[in-house]
Amino acid sequence: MRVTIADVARAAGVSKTTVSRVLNTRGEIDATTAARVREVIDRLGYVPNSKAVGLARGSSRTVGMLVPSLTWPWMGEVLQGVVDTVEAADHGLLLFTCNRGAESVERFTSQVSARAFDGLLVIEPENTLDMLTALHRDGLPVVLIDDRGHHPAFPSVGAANRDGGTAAARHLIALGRRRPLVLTGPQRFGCVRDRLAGFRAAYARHGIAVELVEDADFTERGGYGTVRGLLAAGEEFDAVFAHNDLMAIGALGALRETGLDVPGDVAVVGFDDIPAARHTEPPLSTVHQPMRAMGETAARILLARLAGEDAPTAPVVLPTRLIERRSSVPDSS
Amino acid sequence: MRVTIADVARAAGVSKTTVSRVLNTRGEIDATTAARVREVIDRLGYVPNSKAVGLARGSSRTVGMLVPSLTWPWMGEVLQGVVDTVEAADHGLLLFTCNRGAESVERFTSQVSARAFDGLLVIEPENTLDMLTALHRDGLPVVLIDDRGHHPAFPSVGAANRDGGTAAARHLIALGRRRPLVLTGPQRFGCVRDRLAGFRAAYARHGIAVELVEDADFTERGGYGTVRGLLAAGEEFDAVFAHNDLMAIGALGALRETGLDVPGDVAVVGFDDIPAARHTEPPLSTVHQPMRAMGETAARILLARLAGEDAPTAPVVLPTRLIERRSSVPDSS
DNA sequence: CTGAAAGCGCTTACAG
DNA sequence: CTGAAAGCGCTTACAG
Repeated sequence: MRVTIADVARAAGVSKTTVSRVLNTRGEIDATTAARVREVIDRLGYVPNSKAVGLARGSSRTVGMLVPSLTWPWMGEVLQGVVDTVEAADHGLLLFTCNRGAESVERFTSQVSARAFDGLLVIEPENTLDMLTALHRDGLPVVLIDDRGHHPAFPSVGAANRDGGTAAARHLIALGRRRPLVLTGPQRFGCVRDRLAGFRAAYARHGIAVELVEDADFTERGGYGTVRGLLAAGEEFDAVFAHNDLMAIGALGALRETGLDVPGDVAVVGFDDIPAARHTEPPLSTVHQPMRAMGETAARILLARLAGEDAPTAPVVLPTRLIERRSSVPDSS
Repeated sequence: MRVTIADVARAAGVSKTTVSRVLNTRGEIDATTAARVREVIDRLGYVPNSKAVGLARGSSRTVGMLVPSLTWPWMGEVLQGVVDTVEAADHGLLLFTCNRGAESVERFTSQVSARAFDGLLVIEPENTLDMLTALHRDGLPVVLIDDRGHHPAFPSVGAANRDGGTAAARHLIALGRRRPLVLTGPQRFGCVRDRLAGFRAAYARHGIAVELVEDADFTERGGYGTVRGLLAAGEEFDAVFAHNDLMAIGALGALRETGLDVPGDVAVVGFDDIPAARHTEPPLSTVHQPMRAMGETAARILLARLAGEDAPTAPVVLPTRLIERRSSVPDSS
């Protein structure tokens, strides 16, 4: 049988109340009594039952995390940042995905009602913003990671998308590229609009209007197909700025097949800095998103909120930075 | 205020016992009573408090998952398989990593003592086998994923490593490669020994003794350095079989820098089939490990065990399969 | 400084 | 078929 607080109390010759007090360092306790109780706790290897504590206290020292998918290239980084932070604060992490329609959304919300966790970290699965807003309104602390531009009613942390677009543009301008192709993600995402705006503005400052902007879908196939199509149509450009690395990789493939040299004929810059970006040929220049730091920051905000502190009212924006590789700079690493 | 079972009982004009019975479809209940109670449950949006249920029942409908790292290339696949299966069975998943020394191991084991979850899925962090064995001995159901050859005292699911090695060898033999270099992982891993044994045996069947076997460390840098060193020393080989894709990618880099053609001069085959394998130049042939299926299978075994069924006594081994790409077959996809 | 008792929100013999 | 009561293992006023 598991050892309970009653066992400890009996063995130490005190009441459960007193054991609870030394456990939670609450109220004044005689130093010798406390020492004796602690000794018994160690000897018996007593650990309070988390469900009982949670039930009595009305909280669980557990945070939930909801993600659309676990197999996205940068998801592991975010998760690692979250788990490290949450574990360091001695909380548990309950992981949810709801990528199988209404049924799984329902399952998730019922976990919320079941009070399985005290707060939620979320990378927004599509079409769940209303649900999340409702949960937040009903009192669940929520922090959004990687806001894709919906400006929710709750705290969020994101990356400097506009700056990233600007950095990519400046880099290409410095390389003398005056006719860039932009491969965007879905325009309904705020991050996409921001990346494009930053890129455009930087070029505009040099008197260049960015004309070649193609909507794509964040997939490798999409990037490949779009670039293939443009080349076949005789379109000319000396650079590609893709709104994520997957599309950039697709572009790389299309350019290679067409016999164009990268970066000689066309320089390519992606966005994200996923692991595969280092392994393409040539390795891909890209705008690095600090995914792990975003996970850590979001977790810290949520934990602070659970501890009673105020959450930031404005979105927290973490800096992006350009990583130069051979797809734009021939003699880089 | 949250709605509790008492609220439902009151509104339905029955006892909490009866509400509990319809909730758990336990015992005989009058059909009209049951219908009335259900109607009230829906109307009030009642969901049982998971901590209270867990405390009363002594179980939590939650499984734990312990991993060494969340950023390994194939970790997302395993996790996705696990989460899908666990969620479908209406259980929660509590995620732990213990990659920060003794302190984090301790934190983890205390979660076990706190009865935070009913069973554990684990990809073994180094030097935790003793701890895991102890937990299992003390009654915690444990299923190991990707056993690296320790043959633990508890159920495990792995991949057909020996077959994978054999498949790689047969492929290279069919391509006429008679002097392969094997880049192994750490020999203390059973999977490494199995992959090597399968590879050797297949070559032996063709009268060829595999002589060039280099111990490496599963890192890209390790693969790169080893191949560089061998080439500089004038070593000759017409194929590389790397025990993971990261080392294969390193080998690809070393071969390219030396001016050797892949696969013309040297064919390269990796192991794992990580996402980046499709994006190297040339794309990497590799032995695919069914990571998602391994996660699903392990989760299914654990859930069955929690439901009272027997767990398999022998390790469950899932098939691997060779994926041919251009690093070994010039005109493949 | 310490303890008896009530309460957190459920489930489960036990009795009818 | 149904309910009163005890129990799961804690915490927390309240009283001393």
